Amino acid sequence: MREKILESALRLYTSKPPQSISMEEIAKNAGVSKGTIFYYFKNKNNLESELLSYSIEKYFSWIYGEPRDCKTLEKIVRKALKIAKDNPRLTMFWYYVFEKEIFSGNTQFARQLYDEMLEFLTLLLEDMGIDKPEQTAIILMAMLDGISIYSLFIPELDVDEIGNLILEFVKGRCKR
Amino acid sequence: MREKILESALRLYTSKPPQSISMEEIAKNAGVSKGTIFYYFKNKNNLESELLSYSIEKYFSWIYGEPRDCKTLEKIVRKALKIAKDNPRLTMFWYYVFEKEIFSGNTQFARQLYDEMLEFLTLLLEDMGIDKPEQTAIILMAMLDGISIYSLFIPELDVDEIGNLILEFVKGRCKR
Amino acid sequence: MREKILESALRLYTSKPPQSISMEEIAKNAGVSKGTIFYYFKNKNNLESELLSYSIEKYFSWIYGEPRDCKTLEKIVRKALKIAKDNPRLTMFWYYVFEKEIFSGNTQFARQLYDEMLEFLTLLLEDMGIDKPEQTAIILMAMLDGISIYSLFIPELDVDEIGNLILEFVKGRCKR
Amino acid sequence: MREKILESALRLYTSKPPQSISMEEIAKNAGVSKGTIFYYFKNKNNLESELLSYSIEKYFSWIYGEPRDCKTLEKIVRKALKIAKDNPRLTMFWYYVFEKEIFSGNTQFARQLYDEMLEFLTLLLEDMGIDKPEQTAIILMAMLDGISIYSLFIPELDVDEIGNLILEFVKGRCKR
DNA sequence: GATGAATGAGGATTCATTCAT
DNA sequence: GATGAATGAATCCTCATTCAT
Repeated sequence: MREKILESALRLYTSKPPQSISMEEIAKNAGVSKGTIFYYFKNKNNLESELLSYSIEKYFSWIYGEPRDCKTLEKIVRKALKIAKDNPRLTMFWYYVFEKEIFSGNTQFARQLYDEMLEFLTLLLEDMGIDKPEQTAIILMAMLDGISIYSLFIPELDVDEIGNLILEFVKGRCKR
Repeated sequence: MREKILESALRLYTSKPPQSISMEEIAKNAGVSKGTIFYYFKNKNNLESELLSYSIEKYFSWIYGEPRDCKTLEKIVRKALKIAKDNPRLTMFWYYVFEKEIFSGNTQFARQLYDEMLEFLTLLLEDMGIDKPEQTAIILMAMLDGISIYSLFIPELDVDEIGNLILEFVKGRCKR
Repeated sequence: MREKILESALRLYTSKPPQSISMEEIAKNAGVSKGTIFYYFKNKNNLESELLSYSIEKYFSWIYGEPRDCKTLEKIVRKALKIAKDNPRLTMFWYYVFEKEIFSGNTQFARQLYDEMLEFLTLLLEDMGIDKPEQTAIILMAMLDGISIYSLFIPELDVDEIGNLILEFVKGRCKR
Repeated sequence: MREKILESALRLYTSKPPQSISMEEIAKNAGVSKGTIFYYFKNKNNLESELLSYSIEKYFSWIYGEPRDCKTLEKIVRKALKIAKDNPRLTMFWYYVFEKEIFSGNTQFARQLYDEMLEFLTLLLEDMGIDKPEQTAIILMAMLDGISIYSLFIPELDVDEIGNLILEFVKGRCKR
């Protein structure tokens, strides 16, 4: 049931502005009563946080099973940009929850997701022989996040070309 | 009076989560009545948008007067990171308004600010002899925006070091 | 609960000027919370419309069960005038809602009530052998509505006498 | 200036729902400031009442100069129905002000207009040899007012035909 | 006479959340 | 486990009116 609610909520949150979604609507959409939502999720904030984890997992968990090589790096960059391009509403939802959490002082949440990804990328870049792997990883992630945001309001953004430059940047930091 | 309201609202918005600020509070803070706020600003959304423009102007308008050279580039990067680091609430406010506008379908707003900055940076990079100046400018901006967001939840982020890497990246794209 | 709200709202609306009644007051009067009112009625307009139907039903639904003869006609005329005389606040409420709906372009509402009554009266007058029954019915209704309004500001209006003349008018249109 | 305001307000009030008109709009429409409106009219209510008198005068004052005969009666009936038909917004405005005044307990206003017209019609009907001239006049006025209201939501109403019946009714009350 | 900036009371509406069933 | 009726705090916004200039 929990999963059913999450799945239907995800569909809802990737179809319209998150601020405009009420518990009423989530319940109706999931085909259950409002009470049931509150039975499974402490409150709206909790539901949205759980939904963020759920959706991040859904779209990015594959990464952690990949080998730590150049191919994977490329895959990550391409995929991240593709998701942003193809699924703006999803990107919006992610930023919506992040913002809410961070602005209200709860940084742990974002922190954890950031740390996980940073650790993986740092190791990957290290294995690739990149100089200052952690700093490079941070910048890489920042670039991807920044571009994801831009793609929300610049429809003509050529993410393939941008992807190339980003990869060039990383590879250019290879120690000889 | 308009300015007085904006100035006091800016103080308010850089002191607490934007979602928690009511028109009531803005009025009280400015020492005027609610009606006065609505006399100068059509509605809350309008006030917040105007406040965004006002604050962006305040912090970034100096850029457009600078010469288009390497020094300016460095100044921009340093300053942008410094603002984010020193003034997280301001950064939050900016993202709050952007998000609101973009998510509700009004992309023109973000678009205009983006275009202005992009144009300036592209010319600057061009003058510096950078390859693919526009694409590079986009990535540069994305990096700065991404890092600004990260600094909101990673207090130990060393923005000076990151600034160095970013500058290296740009300069590394110099055509020989 | 819906009924309870309507019943208490009707009492309120027949006790003071409709323009002066707030949702707050309606809720307090019904002994429920404001939220409950909005749970059962989409908005204030909807509540007032429903209340109009509810009260019209309450006072006039008996008509449609009556035989279509001269006696009924007399009963209708007498009753309509008596309601206006005895219950000016109710009459006011009716005109208040009608006006609101019509002025805002929603004529369907008034139209339906008008059509129902017109159909019944037309058939009744037809059965009574009245010439031009539909037109006569329209005029009859107009007279009753007009007099109802007058009784709001002419307390000394002798509605019995007026009723006599109205009935004379109708009967005078009998085909020989 | 007073006249200028009234004239422009009348244009406004006959172009949109009266409830939707603010002092701001009236002022803008008249090309003066809000303060000026309040200089010439004590408050909004006063402005609307004065506007009612002004417009009634404009459309009906001719009556009192007419001879008291059958021709005039016909002219009055035809004209009253024609105004309602051609100028629904004006009719709406009249009922809007009447309603406001009466509902808030101020019946004198409506009363005076009613009395003036009643006196004239009573004398006219008397001169025509009509039985119970005052009662007949009241009913005649009620009919015209009722039909005026109906014409607001029944566009296909044939006011000419109705006018004929109304005149028949009055003339039928001639003492032989 | 004329202005328009400033007021602030007042009202509708939303919606997360609770809880008896 | 599941429901949905009931709550009430929170908030935006409107607009007639005032008054210093």
